[in-house]
Parts: sequence; C-alpha cells; structure tokens
Amino acid sequence: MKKFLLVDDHVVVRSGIKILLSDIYNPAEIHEAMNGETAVEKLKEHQFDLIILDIQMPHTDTLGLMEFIHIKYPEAKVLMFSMSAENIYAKRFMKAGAYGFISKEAPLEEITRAINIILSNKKYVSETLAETLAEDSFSGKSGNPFNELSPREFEIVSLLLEGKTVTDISHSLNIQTSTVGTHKARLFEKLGVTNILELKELATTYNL
Amino acid sequence: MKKFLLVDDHVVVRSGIKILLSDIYNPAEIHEAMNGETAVEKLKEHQFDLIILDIQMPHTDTLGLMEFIHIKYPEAKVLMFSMSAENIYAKRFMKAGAYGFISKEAPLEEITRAINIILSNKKYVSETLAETLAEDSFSGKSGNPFNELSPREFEIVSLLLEGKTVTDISHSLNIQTSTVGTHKARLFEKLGVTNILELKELATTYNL
DNA sequence: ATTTACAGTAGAAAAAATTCTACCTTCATT
DNA sequence: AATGAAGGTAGAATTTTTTCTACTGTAAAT
Repeated sequence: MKKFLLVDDHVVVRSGIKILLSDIYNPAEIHEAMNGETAVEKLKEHQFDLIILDIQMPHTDTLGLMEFIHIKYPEAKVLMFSMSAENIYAKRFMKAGAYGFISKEAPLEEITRAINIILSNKKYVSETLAETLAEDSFSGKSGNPFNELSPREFEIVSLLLEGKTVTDISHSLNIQTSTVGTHKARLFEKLGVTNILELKELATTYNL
Repeated sequence: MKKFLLVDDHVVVRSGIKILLSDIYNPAEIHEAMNGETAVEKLKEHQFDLIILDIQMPHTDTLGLMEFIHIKYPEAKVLMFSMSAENIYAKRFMKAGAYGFISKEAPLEEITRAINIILSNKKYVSETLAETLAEDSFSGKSGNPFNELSPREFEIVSLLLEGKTVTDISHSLNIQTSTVGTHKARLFEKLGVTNILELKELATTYNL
C-alpha cells in the first residue's frame, strides 16, 4: 500500500487531493500536515512514497523544508504544488531535489499524470519548465542565484532591496543613473525577475 | 434537493468542497465553474441555493461578479471563499451583497457551520470580521489603513501589488497614466508609504 | 440652497528610469 | 601573444513616472 503525505494549510485542498489520490490508488494511506512543523513530525513516524507539498504556506520556509527532506529522507519523492502557474521558484525547488512541480490550476489529468510519473521513479516537469531547466543545465548554474551577481551588482541589489531608487544609488555610488540602470537590468536578467516585487520575493526565499 | 454552484479555478479545491458538501447535503446537485464566464452561464440555466465563490481567480473580476449576482439573482446566496485569512476584501464583498465570507484556512467545522447558517437565510461572518464591521459602522476609523482607500484607489493598489506598472494599469483601465499616477500618489500618501516595497510590506501585514 | 469635501479625471512640464550602444579593463584560455 | 568573455562605466535617445494644477460630479453638511 502506498503512503502519502499532503502538506497544505487548506483543508479543502487536502480533501480535494485526497479523493484524487484515492481514485488512483486504493487502498492508500494518506497523512496530512497543515504546516512544516507537523510535516517534520510525520516524516519521523512514517516512510512515505510521495509527499505533496504546497509551495506557499504561512510561517513555513518551504524551500528549506524541501532541502531538509531531500537530505534527511532522500528516498521520499516530493511533488511541489503551487498556486500560481509557472512560478519563478520552480527551478529552485527542482534543484533542491523535488521530483516534480505542478500548478493547482492544472487539469485533473495532468495532476494524475504527474503523480503517476513520480511514483514510477521518474521526474515530472511541465514542458515549459523543462525548457527553462535544460537551458541552464549547460551553463552549470546552481545554488543561490544571488551568487551569480558581480560585486557591483550585488551592491546595487542590496540598495534596491532597501527601497532606494536608481537616482539615490547613483548619488551614493557616484556614478551615472544610466550606469545604475545598466546594472539593474543585468541583475534582473540574471535573477530572472521583471520587477522589484519579484526581486523582493526572491530575496526573501533566500533570506537575504 | 439543494442546488450548489462552486466557482473556483482549482480542480482540487472544487473537489474538496464537493465532498464536504455531499457530506452535509445528500443528495445535492453540485455544479462547477472555473471562471466568471462559465459561472454566468450556469446562473442562466439554474437557480442555486448557494454559490460558493473563490475570491481570487485570474481573468475574473470577482467583486464585479458578486455585484452582478446580487443584482441579477438576488435570491442566490453567495459565500465568499478566500485564500488568505481575515482579508481586507471581506468588507467590500459583504457590502456588495455576499451572505458570508470564510477563509480556506478555516477548520472544516467552521466551513460547515457557515454553509448551514447561510442556507437558513442568515448571514455568516467570523467573529473577528463581525467586530471589524461593527467597529467602523459607527466609529469612523478602523485599524486597517487600506479601508481608507476609495474604490478606484483600491483597484489600483491591487494591480500595483501584482507588479503592474503605471502604464500597464492605465491601459487596462483605459485612463491616462497621469491619472493613475495621481491615484498612486494619493494612495501612497493615505497609506503613509513612499515606495512599492513599503506598500508590499504594509499589504502583507494586513494580509491583503 | 450653498458650501465643502472627496473622488475621478487629465494636460503639461519636469524628473526619473530604461534601453541601446559602446568603450575600457582585467583575466582566463588557446 | 592573441582572442574573448565579463565587469564597470556612461552618452544619447526614448519611454515612463511623477508632480502640479485644475476641472467636474456627487454626496454630505450647514
């Protein structure tokens, strides 16, 4: 009998996945956790075949949890479940050892397919995500994306995250606004973000 | 037999509510819609006892939909379902004619209770929300600064928080960028913030 | 009935940010 | 020694945002 762990803070979502799961695997042993803490407890008690992990939960560092599971319980396969579609974090979760990444908006069949693929020990990623991943597996990038930044870019990203404007920065660094602008554009490109809010979010996940 | 309509873009959420519902009312006729458009079609075809409406759906103006239902089908009672807890939107939806407002984080019993109360023709609000509503119905100020915003300002603040630029907003709202700029400046002033990151922080504090 | 307050709008001017191109360095690789 | 990639810089042109002023309608208040 397959053992599952659902980690999500919403009852209705857990219930929904539960029936989906018991439609595919019957009988199935399904455990639930509504936060990271409970999830860790459950992990101590059982050995799961599949963990379905919601990406956004209050008071929970999901990326950290993902890494923890990968290191401590490498045999447990994790499917990340995200509210928003192709989430900017997908890549990072895959690198942290997730077996799959899927959006809650996905049709039922795709979710089912993802679960089946993972249970047969293969990784699941959507087509679009697969492309993105393939792209930089060549360039061998890994780990914290902020490490890719040059010293100057890092300096600027820090000021940007403090709410400083391009002009502020150009003054305190005694360079032209266009120079700051160039750095900013390059670092946005490197980090794969398109605006300051996304940058902030990314920085938060890497607790910068 | 009771007739229900579930409006939510996530399959798993709909499934979750569905089993919850059929636990309480059996038999029950349950219809589903994954966006506003489909919901409107369903409304033409059936007369529902209860509509459960997710507050955040892409490509859907849920507040507008709520108002539409209230005007066009005043006998249909709507329970708003929100991802985040005591959400700043709650009040607006209640004013737009919703019969209840509940968080997806709420325990099962509370969701059940909410549904039952509404089906017996009474309004349901959580204790904390009830307080908030009572509070500023006679004493002007409430703690939440977002309540000071005008409808238009609120609309704009939401888009800003999604990372939309002033120009984006001016297009989607069909107004001048200078107009959006004015709204933005006024709302920054009202909220006491000076940049988008502070705005985001404030919004997070108030669970928006 | 008149005033006052607020919300929504925008034109014009000014300021800020972005984009594009390009010029130096430095440093590693062939 | 030569080539090339990457980092830091900026001028110029362009686009976007901000600021300031001001007109309008509606709703509450005197």
